[in-house]
Amino acid sequence: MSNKTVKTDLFEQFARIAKALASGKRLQILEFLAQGERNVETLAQLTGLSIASTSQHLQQLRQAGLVSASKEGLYVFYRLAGDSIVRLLAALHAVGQEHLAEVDKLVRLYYDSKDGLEPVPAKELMQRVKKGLVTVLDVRPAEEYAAGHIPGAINMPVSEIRKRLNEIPKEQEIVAYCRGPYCLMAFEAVAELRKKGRAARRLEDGFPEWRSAGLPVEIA
Amino acid sequence: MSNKTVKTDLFEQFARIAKALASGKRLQILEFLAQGERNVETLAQLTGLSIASTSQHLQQLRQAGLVSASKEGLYVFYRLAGDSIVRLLAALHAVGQEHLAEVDKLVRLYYDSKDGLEPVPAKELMQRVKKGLVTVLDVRPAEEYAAGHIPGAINMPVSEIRKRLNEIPKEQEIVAYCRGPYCLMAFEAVAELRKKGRAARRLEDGFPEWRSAGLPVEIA
DNA sequence: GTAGTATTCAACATAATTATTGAATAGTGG
DNA sequence: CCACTATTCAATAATTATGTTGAATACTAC
Repeated sequence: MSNKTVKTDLFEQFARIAKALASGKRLQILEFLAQGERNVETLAQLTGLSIASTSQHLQQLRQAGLVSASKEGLYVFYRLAGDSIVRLLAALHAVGQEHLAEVDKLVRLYYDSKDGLEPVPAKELMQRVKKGLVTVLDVRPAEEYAAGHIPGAINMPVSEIRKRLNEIPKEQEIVAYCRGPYCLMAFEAVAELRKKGRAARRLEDGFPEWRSAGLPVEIA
Repeated sequence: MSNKTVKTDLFEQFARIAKALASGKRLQILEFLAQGERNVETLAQLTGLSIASTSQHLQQLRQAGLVSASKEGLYVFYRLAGDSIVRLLAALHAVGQEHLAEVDKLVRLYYDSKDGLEPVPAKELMQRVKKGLVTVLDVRPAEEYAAGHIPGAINMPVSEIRKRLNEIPKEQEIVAYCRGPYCLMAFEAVAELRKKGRAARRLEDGFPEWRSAGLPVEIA
């Protein structure tokens, strides 16, 4: 096999991964899986696809190495195949935000309706946490929370906010965070909380940035 | 416009970017553009596509916000639209390396034929640079080199290696690096140098990792 | 075993992508 | 202004992706 052929093949392999990402529906599925593992039926409901379609999309994602599956009881549960996939999605969001005017417009339209949804800078959060002025919400999946989180943060994935709203003090501002500045889950959480009448904003960056800035981290 | 619609639209926008990446040929083009700006004809030659095809691929990349173009004299020069695109490509490579067995096989097959192409760890390079035992080659585009590089490194993009081979001392081992562990340009450089009979390896990580490890950096 | 259920498979129609060819455009250089 | 050239546009044919429906699997629970 010639060098040229091998190199072409290599790019085709990378393209295979990109092809798997090249569908709004599949990106939605990935975003939901980033919040925790899900079975086919649940994903079908969340995305509005038929079950068969959902299954087929999941096959594609699996062949591209992006998700893995395992059967537990009656259900097949799907999950992201690894952390590098979260990073890939974040990189995709970053490019979108930076280079597609439409993305910026849509994000604005959807998330920060009118008034101050400016994100909270890490320093500011730090100070207010010390004074006990805010409730910090970690909306990542439980495993990631367990591996390290902002001290005092409550772990509550977006899907659980509705049920567990009463666990959050009523009269304090809430600051939500997830994995990075382009992780949509924090946006979701803020939107959800605001819909319930709570004062909520999101942390400007995510947990990785918090950690790498040398700020305190709590484990387990 | 309902939230659901906006959110769907948002994912469609991200999918647009992924679609632009979802072709081996376009990834090749991006990889070449990562090495510096190029006109359409050059890219057509490098990829083996017809000029019209190349132009169309470039249109797609441009609509997705991944490349930008400007006319200089007779030629239209294309370049990557920003650093976030480099990071996106790196993330894609990382996922490939981690989750697709085929990628790993191909990389092995193409690059480290037979003997020790093990990468050089940063620490080891550091020591050997101090003793003047190695020639360090920075294969990134000139602009990135100017913004900071490993002390004493020679800047030489892959495309220039053939012409400028005489600038590299003959009897020393060469260590090439670029942007990160998944940046293919360092692999290319090593392959090229070895073809010319030089002893070459690549740095395990890339420059960003070198910098963030607190190792010395030279500017200009 | 049998009934029931979650998931996958297969076949189809529709729609989108790809590369090619040849023509059109726009801008340069004399 | 004219000839020339790099690039883009348009039309085509071949390939590939999408979503639907209904059937096939594989497993659970009784």
